[in-house]
Amino acid sequence: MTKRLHKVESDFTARVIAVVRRIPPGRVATYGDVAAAAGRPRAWRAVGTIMRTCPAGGVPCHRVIAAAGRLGGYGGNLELKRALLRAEGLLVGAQRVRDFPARRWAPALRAKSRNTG
DNA sequence: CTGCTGACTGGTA
DNA sequence: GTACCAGCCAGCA
Repeated sequence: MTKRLHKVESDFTARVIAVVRRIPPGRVATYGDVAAAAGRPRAWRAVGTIMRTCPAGGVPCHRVIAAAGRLGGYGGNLELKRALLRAEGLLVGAQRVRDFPARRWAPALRAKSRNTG
């Protein structure tokens, strides 16, 4: 357990991917939430970098959006991101997701909370 | 190893 | 709601 210090970066990346994979369809999470769930609430900046490279396949990186329900980016295929989110039942506006607070998936809140439904 | 960039966030004006 | 500044972390040249 002492060498963890050397694997944090690698672990963090894997952790982020694991969290993103846990995001259920029809739900979305912000970079901050994913980073916090990964163990680095201040690493949302890195989360974006990880999403961009997407080292692992089968990762719904399109479910990861910016704060305030903004889409953020999708490597130049932002249009695709909107389509994917809308395909999952999300209401995506011109600049941000509709009813974002309700669609927001909170991995850290799942301790004792209950979602809206 | 050093420096810049980026799929970002929060606070203040 | 919009605009500007400062902070944080990982990837690439």
